[in-house]
Amino acid sequence: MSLTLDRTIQQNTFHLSEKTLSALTDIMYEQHVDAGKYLFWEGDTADKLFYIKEGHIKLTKSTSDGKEYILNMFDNGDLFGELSSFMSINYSYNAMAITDCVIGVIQQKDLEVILWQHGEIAVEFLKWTQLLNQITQSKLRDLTFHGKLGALSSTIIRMANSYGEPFDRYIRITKKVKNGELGEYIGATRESVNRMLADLRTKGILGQENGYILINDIQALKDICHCEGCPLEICRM
Amino acid sequence: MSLTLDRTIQQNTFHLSEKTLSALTDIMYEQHVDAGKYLFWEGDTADKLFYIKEGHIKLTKSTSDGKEYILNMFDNGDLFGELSSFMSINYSYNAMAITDCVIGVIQQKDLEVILWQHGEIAVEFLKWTQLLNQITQSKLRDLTFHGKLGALSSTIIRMANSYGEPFDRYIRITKKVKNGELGEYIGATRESVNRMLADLRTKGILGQENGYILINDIQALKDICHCEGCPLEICRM
DNA sequence: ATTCAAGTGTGATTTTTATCACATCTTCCT
DNA sequence: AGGAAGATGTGATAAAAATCACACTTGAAT
Repeated sequence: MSLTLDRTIQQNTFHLSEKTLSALTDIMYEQHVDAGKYLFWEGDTADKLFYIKEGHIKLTKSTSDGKEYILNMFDNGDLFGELSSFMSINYSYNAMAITDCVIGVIQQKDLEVILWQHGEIAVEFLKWTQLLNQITQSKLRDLTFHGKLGALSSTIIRMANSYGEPFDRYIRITKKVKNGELGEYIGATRESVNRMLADLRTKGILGQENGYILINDIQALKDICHCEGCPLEICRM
Repeated sequence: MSLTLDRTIQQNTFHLSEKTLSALTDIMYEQHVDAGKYLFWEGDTADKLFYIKEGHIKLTKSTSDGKEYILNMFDNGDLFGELSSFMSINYSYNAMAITDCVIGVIQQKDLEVILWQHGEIAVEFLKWTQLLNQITQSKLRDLTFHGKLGALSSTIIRMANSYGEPFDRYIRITKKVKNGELGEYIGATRESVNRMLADLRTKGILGQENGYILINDIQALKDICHCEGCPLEICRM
C-alpha cells in the first residue's frame, strides 16, 4: 500500500482531503532511519503505516537463490505499509532507506479507530487503495507483456512521471538509479539493462546528463511498451 | 478489484461478514450474459461492481498489435470492477463471459451510500481491497522474476489453489484452460506454453486426465517459481 | 459418421536474455 | 592525490523464448 499525501516535484498525485490528512498527522510519531539502514524486515509484524516526511525508501525482497528484487520505491510524501487484513500480519519484504529518512509512523489500530468513526475517511482511504491497486495492475501488465525492453521503457516513462523535470526540450529524471537497480525492478540482469540503455542512447531515444537519464523521444518509449495512455495517476512508480 | 463473497470449491477465500454481504445483496440487481458475450468493454463507464452468481468471466485487454492478454479470471462468488476513484471513470479492459453467467450488478453510488453510513463496512471493504492488492503484488512478482517457466509454474499452483481438487494422490485442476489462454495470462506464446507443459509432463511433474491438468509433484513447481509459501488467500488466481 | 474448425504438438530457425569474464570509469575515503 | 570499492561497458557464449510452418487430435455440428 502506498499513497502520496502531498507533492513537491510530482505533478500527478491524488490527494487526501485536508481533514484526512490532519487526522493522520495527529496520530503519527516520528522515526529517523539512516541511509542504508532498514525500516523493517521481512517477517516483522505489519501493524504500522509509514509516511515519508523526508527521504527515499525501497521495498526489496530476496529470493532463496540470493538475488534481490525491488518491489517498490517511495519518496517524500508517500505513505506505505500493509493495513494488515486479518491474517497476513507480517511483512513479506524489507524496507531499506536509500537516503537518510524521516518517517511518520502510524499504528494500525489508531488508524482503524479513525476509519470506524468517520465513514467518509474510510471511503477516501478505500478509493485510494483502489487507485494503488490500479497502479499495481498496470505495472503487472507493463512488466509482463512486452519483454524486458518493454518493461524497461515503461519503467523509464513511470520514472519520468514520478521524478521527471523539463530540461531543455528533454525530460530529465531527477533521481539516479543504478543499472542493477533497474534490473532488480524489472526482473532483468544488470548487463541486459546496460545494453538496452546503451541501445536506446545510440538510437537517440535517451540521453545522459551528468549521470541522470534524459528522455529525448518519449513517444519511442511509449511505442516500445505499447503505452495505453493511462492517466498520470496510474502511470507512476 | 475482485473479492469472493462465498465459495464452493475454493477452500481459501476471505469472507465478508454476513452484515456486509446482505447489505450488498440488497442493492444489487441481476443481469444475464451468454458465453462469449461481453459484460462490458474497454472504455465503458466504470461505475458498477459485478458479483458473479454463476459462471466464469475473464478480463482481457487487446494491444495495438492485435494480441490479447488476460488480466484476470473470475468465478462463482467473485466480485470485481473498479470502485472508481475520482478520475478513472472508464474500464481499461474488456469483461467476457467464458460460460453463461448470472451477474449481480451493484451501482457504485449505491455502495458508496452504505459505506458512508457504516464505517465498519467500509473498513471491511478496505481490508479486502488491501488483500486484493497483495494478490496482485504477488502475481507481479511471480510473473516477472523467474522467467516464463516460473510464471507458468506459479500460475498452475494458483489454479490448483483456486480450482483444484484431490484426485488419487494428485491435484486435479477442475477448470480447462487452453495453452493459448495460459500464454495470454503469463505473457508467453502458445507454443512456449505447450513446450513447457510437455516438458513438465515428461519430468513427471504434471499429468493429464481427460484434458484436465493433474499436478503430480507440486513441490517441483514451487521450486521452479521460488515459492515463498504465501498464505492461500494470496496465492490464488 | 463425416467434416470442419479449433486446439495441440513439434521441428527448424531467429531473437531475446542470461551468464561469465574482464576492462574501464567514478566515487569517495584518508 | 592515490587507491580501493562500487558501477558501468562490452565481448563471447549459452540458454530461454518467439516465430514460422505444418502435421496431428479432438470435438462439435450437420
